Amino acid sequence: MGLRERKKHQTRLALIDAGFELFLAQGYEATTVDQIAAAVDVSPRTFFRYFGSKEELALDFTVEYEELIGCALAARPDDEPPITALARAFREFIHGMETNASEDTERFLRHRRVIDANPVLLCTSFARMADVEKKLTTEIARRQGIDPGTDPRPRLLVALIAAAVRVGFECSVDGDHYLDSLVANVERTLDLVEAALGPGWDQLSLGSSGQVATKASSPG
Amino acid sequence: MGLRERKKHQTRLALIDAGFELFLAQGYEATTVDQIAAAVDVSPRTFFRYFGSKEELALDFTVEYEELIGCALAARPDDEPPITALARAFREFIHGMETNASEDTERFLRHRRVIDANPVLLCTSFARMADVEKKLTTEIARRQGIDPGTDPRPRLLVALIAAAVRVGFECSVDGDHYLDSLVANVERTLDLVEAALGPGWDQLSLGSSGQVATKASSPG
DNA sequence: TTGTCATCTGTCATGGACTGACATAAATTG
DNA sequence: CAATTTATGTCAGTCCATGACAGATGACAA
Repeated sequence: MGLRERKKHQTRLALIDAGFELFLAQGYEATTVDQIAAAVDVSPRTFFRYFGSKEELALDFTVEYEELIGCALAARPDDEPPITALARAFREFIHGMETNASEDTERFLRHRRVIDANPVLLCTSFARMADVEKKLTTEIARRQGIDPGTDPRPRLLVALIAAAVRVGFECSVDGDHYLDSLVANVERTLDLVEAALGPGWDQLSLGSSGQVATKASSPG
Repeated sequence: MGLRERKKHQTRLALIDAGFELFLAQGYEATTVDQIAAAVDVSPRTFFRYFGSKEELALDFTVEYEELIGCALAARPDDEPPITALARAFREFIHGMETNASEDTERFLRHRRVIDANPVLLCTSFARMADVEKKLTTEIARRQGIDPGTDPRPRLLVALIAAAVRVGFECSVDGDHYLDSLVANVERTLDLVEAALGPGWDQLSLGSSGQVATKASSPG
């Protein structure tokens, strides 16, 4: 790796560090791109050559996390039931946060703190989750030999498990033991959804892809 | 209602109509606030006196919809099981779109088309859904006599049903029979989640709010 | 009708996010 | 070292959004 590339990488990290430091100190909105650029001693224009927007910097690490989840699912054995595979993939992802190098954990926590403090960032990270769900859906559908274009079941299953994880995140409040509480809460919501979904869903999955038996579907 | 108030209401609607017309014609991003203001013959500054942002105009109607869902749930009888109450509330909301005056339906469809075409708007409307979920959670928790602060089950249930509805929306593609396909798809995903969740969840709901029996929770 | 008051509106100035164009400085390569 | 590639800085400009102020307009009472 040449000097040029090293410098670029270095500048990129410096921008991220300066950005998060400022975000945590004075808030995301209150921090201007000019401030971040000044802290790293580059021109504001250069900032936008590294990150398409201020938001992109704030959400930079989510890209890694998104990939991790996909990999975690891909690593599950092919013959594992979809619910189990998904739930365990998410569990492993969450536990990965714990067992990582403490530097990564620090980064993760800073990241969460900044995002949680800002509705716009939070909303965008949700939107990204929708993309992740699409990828997971593809994988689940592949395992089941189902066409996700016509049969909504893989998509629905992924959405349900992801919703449980999200609730687990939401239940965790910032504090000294944030990571512990996060892990515990996600475990809990995943337990709940697995226990609740398990029997009924497995039954649905056995049927063909056609119309499902509607029960009590007439409202009012 | 005085002349002043009528004029205001009129200007507001004119801005909305002009805005959506331009959004549909040339896209949301490509449409500037100045253009919308010019189309209604008001100053750009005045635009921001009616809407806090361009986005607020684009998402204006969602406020109504959000309220409708809350009302639909509140209207369900108190002794109805939570899953049923939630599912039927959403069903009624969706069917309300069908039975509404055709003008409202037109507006709804335009609205959907603009939002679906823009990732940022789509993401923000999701984020708003999170707020709706909070309100629904409060209502469900009240019905069950549960404290939503310590017990994640009401929150989880709402998140699961809402996820099903969202998948129903996602499965529906724009076209001549968008509304029909939307209704059918949401019905379908709600059927699925009700059928899958029904037995298992009811069992969970019978237990006390304490730790749920974990099954197969050791990953790997 | 008239005069007062509240409110809506336009104009102006400003700041922050972001982009295109161009020139300069630096690294890479031969 | 020279030539090429690439990163960076500077500059100008657009768009979104907001505060301040003044003028226009509807509301209302005398």
